[in-house]
Amino acid sequence: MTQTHASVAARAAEVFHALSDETRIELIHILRKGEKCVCDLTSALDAAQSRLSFHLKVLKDAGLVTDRKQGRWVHYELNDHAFAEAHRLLTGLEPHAVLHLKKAEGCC
Amino acid sequence: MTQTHASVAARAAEVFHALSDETRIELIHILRKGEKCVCDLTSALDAAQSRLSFHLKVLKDAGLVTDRKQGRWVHYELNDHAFAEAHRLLTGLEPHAVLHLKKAEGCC
DNA sequence: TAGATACATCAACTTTTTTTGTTGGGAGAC
DNA sequence: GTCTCCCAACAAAAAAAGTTGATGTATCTA
Repeated sequence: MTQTHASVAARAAEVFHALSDETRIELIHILRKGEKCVCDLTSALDAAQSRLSFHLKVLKDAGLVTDRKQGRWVHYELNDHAFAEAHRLLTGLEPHAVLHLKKAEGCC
Repeated sequence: MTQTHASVAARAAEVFHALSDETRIELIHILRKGEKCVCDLTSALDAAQSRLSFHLKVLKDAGLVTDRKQGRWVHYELNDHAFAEAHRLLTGLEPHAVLHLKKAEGCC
């Protein structure tokens, strides 16, 4: 499976765009503690349900969260893999000099 | 120097927003190889000068690049520190479970 | 069954971001 | 001095993102 440079750039733009809004950052911050249903999130952020539904969809489309339906509730949870991917995408943008430094240090 | 949760969230949103556009990702990709003047970038991306000037300003305002004027030319360069900061901001959003895992592995 | 709850989706609207073409300043060349 | 060249900054237009209130669909409860 080869990844074109363009597709990597598009994926990076998608992931970082999902992380580029304060409301979504807040959502992620709450979800760090573990799975939450939408009702928990709306009460925690004191935000309209349709607004959070929109932001949760952005996060989900980018792969940063997963959802699980249980009865009337939908639970959202952070996706570890996507955060690992985000780190890799970020590393792929770093100056070569930094990467050489990291290799020399035996890091990452 | 204390950083409020809100200010960290705002900074994260700013940095990731700067990384959320494909044109800016392309710019960063070119700059990985080292300092470039705007004219190099416009010819490399075949883009209007005013367009790149806009995107370079976004990157500069977010601290991801620095500029250096020399004669008629302005040279842009990636800022290592900002990329290190971006990694830290990203780590600050990760699920706690992942962090515990990393600590157990002695990583980062 | 009817009613209430949890959530997604939609359309209309507002706000922000991006693009495009133009203008102007500073620096070197002539 | 004038003439280019390199670039930032501006305004207007276009495009995208975000907000709001309303509606629809499951699911649970009484």
